[in-house]
Amino acid sequence: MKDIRARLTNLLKGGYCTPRISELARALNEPPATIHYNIRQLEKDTIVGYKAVFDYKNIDQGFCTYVMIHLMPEEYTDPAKAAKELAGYPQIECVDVVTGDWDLILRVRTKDMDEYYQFVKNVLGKKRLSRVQSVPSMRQIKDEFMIIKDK
Amino acid sequence: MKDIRARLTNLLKGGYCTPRISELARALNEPPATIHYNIRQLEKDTIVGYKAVFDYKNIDQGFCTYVMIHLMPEEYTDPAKAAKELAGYPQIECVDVVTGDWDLILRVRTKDMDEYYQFVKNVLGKKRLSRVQSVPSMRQIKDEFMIIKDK
DNA sequence: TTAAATCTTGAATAATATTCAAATACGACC
DNA sequence: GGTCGTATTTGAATATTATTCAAGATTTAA
Repeated sequence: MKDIRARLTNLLKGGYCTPRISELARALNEPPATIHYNIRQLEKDTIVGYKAVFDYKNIDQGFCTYVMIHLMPEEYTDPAKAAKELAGYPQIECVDVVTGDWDLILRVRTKDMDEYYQFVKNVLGKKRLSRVQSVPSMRQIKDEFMIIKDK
Repeated sequence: MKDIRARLTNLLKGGYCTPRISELARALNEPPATIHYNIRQLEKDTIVGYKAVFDYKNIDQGFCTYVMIHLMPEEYTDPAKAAKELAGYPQIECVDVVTGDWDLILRVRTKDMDEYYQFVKNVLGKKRLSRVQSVPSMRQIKDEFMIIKDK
């Protein structure tokens, strides 16, 4: 047993997938070469990538938290800079720059609250943030445009 | 010109993609047959599907808004019910039930602010919500675990 | 109207997924 | 530890699919 599954899910989270050209060709009733050409064009500016969508409870990322962030005044002139730093962390699903009550909104996925605590301590705690408010999701109803079936 | 691109993006939003087995095999240094077997196992309970991730600006969904919702007191006993109703709308990417300052958090995608206004008026305006606060994303840095390259 | 750029397509080729059967590893039970 | 049933790994054969390319069609810009 080499535990290939865990290594696979890691890669599939952010890539290592590809469109099914022949199936698209069948669905749209166009030749595969045409589909191929058009997908390559889309990939230049419209398609960011291809990925697997998971039942995140099964891959130790079932705990989802919205994080509202207030930057320090000196960071505030370039919120995208702080945002890009955060974007590198694998626990972080989304990073948006907003305005109003907060400067950034994150969506973070961890295994459970304990792991989220470690994330706050080790990642957010070391950034120059003036205030952080965590709003854990008690229940996910829809995610990535896909309705979560409850069990 | 058959406008194949628009039809392609529609299909790729929720499927018509597949893992790249040989590339996974190379990355993990395992035989393709092993990767194939393990992916089939994952698909039974862990992998929900495969999809393309877009630069949503290019497919008329570039305007992303976080929506914080306060339910009416009489709805509050079953927030998941209201959440499920909302989940049906195609503009809504995520629906989470939370607690604290708000009852629900949505993530909504429209073409622009005008279309978002229509959404607020026609969808949210017709639900029994005691308060709604919209927080538009000024800039998306990371989405669906994928870093958006800026231009 | 014309020329350049973009798009479509069939057919050949290259690459990849899939299947399958044998070998191995693992888990549960005594 | 020993045994049996189940799950996993794997190489090799086969089936399917992606990719390339060049020619023709269509669109665009002036």
